[in-house]
Amino acid sequence: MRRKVTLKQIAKELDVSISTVSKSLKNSTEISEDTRQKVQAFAKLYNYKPNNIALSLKNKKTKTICIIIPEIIHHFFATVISGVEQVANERGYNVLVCLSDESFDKEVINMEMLANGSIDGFIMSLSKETQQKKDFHHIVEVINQGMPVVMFDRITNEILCDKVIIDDELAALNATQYLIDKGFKKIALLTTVDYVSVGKLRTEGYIKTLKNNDITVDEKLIIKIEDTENFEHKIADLLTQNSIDAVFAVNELFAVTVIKEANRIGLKVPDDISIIGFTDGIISKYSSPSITTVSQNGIKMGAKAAQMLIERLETEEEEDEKYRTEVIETELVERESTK
Amino acid sequence: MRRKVTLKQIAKELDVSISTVSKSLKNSTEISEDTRQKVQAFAKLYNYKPNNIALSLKNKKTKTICIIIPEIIHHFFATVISGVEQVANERGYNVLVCLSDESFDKEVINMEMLANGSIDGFIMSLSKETQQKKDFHHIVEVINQGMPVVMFDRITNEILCDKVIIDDELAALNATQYLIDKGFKKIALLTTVDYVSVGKLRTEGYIKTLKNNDITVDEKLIIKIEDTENFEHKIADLLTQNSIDAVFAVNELFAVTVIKEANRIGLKVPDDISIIGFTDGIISKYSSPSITTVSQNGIKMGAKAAQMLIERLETEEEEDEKYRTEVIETELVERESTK
DNA sequence: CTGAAAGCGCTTACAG
DNA sequence: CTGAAAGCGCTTACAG
Repeated sequence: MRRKVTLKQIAKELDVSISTVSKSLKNSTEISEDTRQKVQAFAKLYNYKPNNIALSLKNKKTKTICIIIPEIIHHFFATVISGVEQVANERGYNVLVCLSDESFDKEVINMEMLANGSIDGFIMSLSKETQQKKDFHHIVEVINQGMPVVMFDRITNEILCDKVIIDDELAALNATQYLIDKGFKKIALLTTVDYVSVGKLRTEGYIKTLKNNDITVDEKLIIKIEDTENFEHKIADLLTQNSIDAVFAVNELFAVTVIKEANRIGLKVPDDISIIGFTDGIISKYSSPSITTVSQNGIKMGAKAAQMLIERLETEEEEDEKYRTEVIETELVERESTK
Repeated sequence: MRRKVTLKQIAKELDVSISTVSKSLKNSTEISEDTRQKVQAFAKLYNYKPNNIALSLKNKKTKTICIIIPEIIHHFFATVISGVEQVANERGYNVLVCLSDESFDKEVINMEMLANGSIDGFIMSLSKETQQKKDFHHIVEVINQGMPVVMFDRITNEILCDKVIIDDELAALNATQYLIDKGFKKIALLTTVDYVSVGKLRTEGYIKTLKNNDITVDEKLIIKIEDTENFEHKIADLLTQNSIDAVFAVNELFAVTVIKEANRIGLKVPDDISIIGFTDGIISKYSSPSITTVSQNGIKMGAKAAQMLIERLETEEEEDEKYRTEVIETELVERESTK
């Protein structure tokens, strides 16, 4: 077992100073060709690599960014990580992944722990609990310390920082309009409880569209789901007690569950009922029938967020630079669950 | 914007030495009650938190572990990350996630970059390309430097280190036997190319089981798939040209594709054909029909791997301690795709 | 051309 | 009880 070699050891071995070794390895012209060669050869032989931690301490930057997400099991978030990784690696950054598990406390602990020099900046999507409490002090604090934060997807307007979102309302509007254009009148909505920012916006898009088309909004057709609960029966009730034409679901889990429940009670998708989901994940793609859905390009969102963060890290800190909110385009991916 | 406060600043402000501040904050009895109080109050007021990087440099440990996986989009790997996070966080470690994208070069770069002090140890699953090349020098090197590595799932016997696996052959054997016990005779296998270690083992389990039951192995019923290719037509051919009773697929993507292709050519699952998959992911769960599958508990694998790594990091480095290979139990989850 | 010194932010053995 | 010094591994302005 050969431990890592340091400048000090090389210096000792070669009987020169640490400074000389350091400069030689950087190929500084300050040092004689001869010495440089000697040092470099030796360093190569011993496979010298500078200690990153020492560099971080010296440079006051770690070349590491952290992404905090509520859940990794949600395919969308996994997708975002992938996008972040891509551009981070390209630009020489490492990515630390933290899961808040939808918990406010875990989110706070993670941020406080890492804000002490471990990383250069955050990319984050709020946990549900944080959205519910509306307590963002931990984020404000980090930003006040001069550490940049980029929020994506589940954001809040109460924090000033860079953001990457989709236009949730517009996307919902387009999806709903699509169903209306197909001639459907009784369109149900499966959505989250209102404190989830993106769920609320999608709900608003749905309602607006009905109104735009002079369709009365029927509260019985709007089901708000806490996704910790068992919601199968709610969907079954919805399907049996109303003669619904179509369902718009704000995530793919809800959408696929509609298919399952419809199958169970003998309704055929899309013959008897059409379904549109949200998030173009693997469930939507591989379900039978596959699900028409609003694509929410996680890779693109992650890549954009990383790019914004790194740019902020690498430009001179001119405070005058305004925060930006980037809106990523969505599109409706037509598949088998609508007709 | 309030920058982070350091010991030095507190010392200056309070007109004491840095040592005194440091000791006071650690509540050392070496320091007078009075001074301690004063320093602690001041530190609290200014929200002092020690700089992690400085601590890392001093302690020669970063309290960060890195997990290198081939892909995050595979639900199984996302699941493993989740397991690693859980135990790592419990024990005060952060988790750096690196994606090799199935590329040998990316795997090497990631490891070399991080082995220089940035992290304390690795948890990894080999990229396909690495398995194909059988070049493990980067891993050997890291281990020789005294940095512990725990491999999981896609491992190699050429490296001596701690490992977490499932018994792929046994799991495949059980799945195949299950189909035979149902009375099926013509059982096809959808598997990966042989250089993928787990795929090969599962193939072996299948073949052994047929032989155990005196069923002739028909090479036409064994389809080896490079998963970069379009394999739908291969499956369609398999289904149309042979009157198959059942299919055993070594991952859930292959399994769900069988359902789709079967549907397309008018075969009903499970009435006309039964299917067993591998990896208990969301596709298997939400597919219609849902897929009977070999569960491969990613959370447990991740948790175990993290636990082994941290134990090795925290026990005195007695080299005599032997490397262990932990085998995680699998089970067959019966669902709708078999009958 | 080479090296001693200071510094990044911390800890701790040692001296007073 | 307090503080100066050395050290973790590096860089760089400065002196010689």
